Amino acid sequence: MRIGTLAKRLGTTAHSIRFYERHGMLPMPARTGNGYRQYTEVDVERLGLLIALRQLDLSLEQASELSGLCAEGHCDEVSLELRELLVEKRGELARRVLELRRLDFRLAHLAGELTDGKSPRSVISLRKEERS
Amino acid sequence: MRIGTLAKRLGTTAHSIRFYERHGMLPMPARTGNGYRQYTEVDVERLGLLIALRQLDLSLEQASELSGLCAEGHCDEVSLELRELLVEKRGELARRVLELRRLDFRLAHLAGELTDGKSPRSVISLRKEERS
DNA sequence: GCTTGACCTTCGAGCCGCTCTAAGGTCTAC
DNA sequence: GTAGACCTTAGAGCGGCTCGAAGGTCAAGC
Repeated sequence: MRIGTLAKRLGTTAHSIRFYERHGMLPMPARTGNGYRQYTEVDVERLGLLIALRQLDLSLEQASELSGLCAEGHCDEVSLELRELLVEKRGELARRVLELRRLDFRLAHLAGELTDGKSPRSVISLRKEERS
Repeated sequence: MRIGTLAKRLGTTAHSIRFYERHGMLPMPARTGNGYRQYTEVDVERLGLLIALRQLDLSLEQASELSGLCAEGHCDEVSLELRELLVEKRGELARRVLELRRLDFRLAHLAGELTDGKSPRSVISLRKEERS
């Protein structure tokens, strides 16, 4: 199948697929006589896994590495590594949620203070960096 | 004062200040004879507000617009507009938290399924886009 | 045989908000 | 006269696409 079909089947775009290929995250596919990229079901599987992993919020690098490994028959290792990544990721998500909630708290407070025509600068203070 | 001092006072970097200037988000400051940028307390106020607004997760464009307005004496309008922006922003934060929680739920579920050596692709499904 | 329209190609810029490097100039203190 | 801290500009790089320009290829319909 050609790139547009592959894109449609996996809910992505031809642009993105070429982007992945250019950055070495997908193998270079065969070409037909006129230079069009030609894909097989194997490619569908590999790109499908890559996209699914991306949707889990893994980085493109992680996703492409794991999907590559799996395509080369090391799916078992991938499962193991993915389990670890998921644990890490959940920790990260928890931290992000906490941050967003703190910001929300601050915004709510601020909206109250702003009501009576004070200058913004007097109301909004600069945070000194609060690192993890 | 010079750019390094300004940066330190506001907890940012000279690089970032030049970046803001290049992109028209800060006025071009006076220069000393040797070409060094020269800043005043007015600049401290303006950049301080810009940074504070950024820390509220406003876009750089919004932050620079509001800090510019305020520096030109329209702080009252800024307060009004900011209040509206904060409401919007809180809605956005709520949506983001919800998304993160949904993802977390998915990861937790997935980690369970992955335990017994199944192929990742059989466990992880592709989400069809779930738009706002 | 000509046109239309859908597909494909490559190359390269643009998005956001910085962050950093390279390659140099300038100033102060010793 | 030199070390070290500061400053200057121009430009690349990050992640992860997204889009546009400018053109080639193909099948269907007239």
